[in-house]
Amino acid sequence: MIDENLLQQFGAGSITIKKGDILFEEGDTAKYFYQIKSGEIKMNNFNDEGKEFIQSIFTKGNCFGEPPLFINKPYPANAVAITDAEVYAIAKESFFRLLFANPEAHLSMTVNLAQRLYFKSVMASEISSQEPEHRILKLIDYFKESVSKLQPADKYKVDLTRQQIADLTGLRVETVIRSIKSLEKKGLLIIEDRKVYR
Amino acid sequence: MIDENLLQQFGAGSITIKKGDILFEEGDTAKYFYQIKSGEIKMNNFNDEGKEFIQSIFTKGNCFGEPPLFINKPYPANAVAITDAEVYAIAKESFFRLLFANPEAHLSMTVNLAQRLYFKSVMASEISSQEPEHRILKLIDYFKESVSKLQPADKYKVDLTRQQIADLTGLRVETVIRSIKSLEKKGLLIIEDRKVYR
DNA sequence: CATCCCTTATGATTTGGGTCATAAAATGCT
DNA sequence: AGCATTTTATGACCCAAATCATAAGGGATG
Repeated sequence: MIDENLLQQFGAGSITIKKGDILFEEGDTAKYFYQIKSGEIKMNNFNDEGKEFIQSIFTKGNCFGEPPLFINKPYPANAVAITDAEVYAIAKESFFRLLFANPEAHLSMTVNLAQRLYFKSVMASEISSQEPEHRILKLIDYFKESVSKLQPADKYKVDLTRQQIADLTGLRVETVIRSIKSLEKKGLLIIEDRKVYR
Repeated sequence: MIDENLLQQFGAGSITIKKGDILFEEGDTAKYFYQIKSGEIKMNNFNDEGKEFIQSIFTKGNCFGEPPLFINKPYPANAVAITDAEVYAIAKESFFRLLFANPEAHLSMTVNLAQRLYFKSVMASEISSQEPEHRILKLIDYFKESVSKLQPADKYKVDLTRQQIADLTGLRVETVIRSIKSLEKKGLLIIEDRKVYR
């Protein structure tokens, strides 16, 4: 989201993490601004029974974990590498200096937060009050449109496992598998060689 | 969130709405920045079966409905007055001029978005994967801490109806009533004269 | 103050998604 | 190639929350 040169100019370092590594944990104090250079990071929580909930999945170019920087609260979730990844990290103070010196960068941060709040709003109403099939479709459509920047007419290959869809929607794997089957029967998506297309 | 004088200086008008009035609807194009002068506004959705989901409740001093201004998307929810209310409204363009001319105002907007994103994150994981009692307690604690700015030791009177709690957590009134009863038995909150305290 | 509607309340019944068990196919690792 | 792990898959059963019904208390309004 923020120009790489600008990040480096303000002293950003680069961190290399392996698949499965934890960048920060729920409850930690936020000290750095992070932006992905390569790879994928997810933010998640585990409830009392150990069930995972994925807040979001971030890919190349995305920044994540900023809200706590602005409001002085601990992280509400963990950040875990889904694949090997490289991440820019810049100290909180430098980050704020960067924002004040670059109004456009600040605006793009604001736009980014607005974007994510928008997504959370849409998913919140889905998760709370819709049937599984509806939730799953909405999630897939969000990924198709906002993550992959595709048009409704394009054919989109869902790059999420059934388990990940379950963890993103708060459902169980079995329910996701059955719902996806049912959605295929209704012609709302296609399963080819176990892969889901929409 | 934004100084009233500043808003007026950039040409903000004032809108008077009555309890139950709709300020904007899901799908509408965002043209104004809104901030509450007095009264309460809720943002909500209705699912296919007509069940309400309350995204948030906003009170004096809060602004709301900005994300769509930044990302050029239609409103993801409706804005409805819970009580009679007065609201500042400032045209999108004037609002952006205000932000660029006042970096501190821009920062406070960013902080506000961060705050709301934080809340949505916490509630998302709650709603998706916890039992009713847990969800309700988390919501009450959020209102106590973030809306009323009280300390854990203070006695907080929950100013939400059982129905509102249901619509904020995605549960049914009956379930909320029964859960609150059960929470009282466990000593986690107090019911006095039908009012809930925590 | 009579009426209406909202809120709180409680019991009975239903049901959809969770849970458990089991397994085959695919993928990753050494 | 061989083994472990993950992913997809399906059937049987269960249970908590939704649904349905019904009602009493409280607040607002003309």
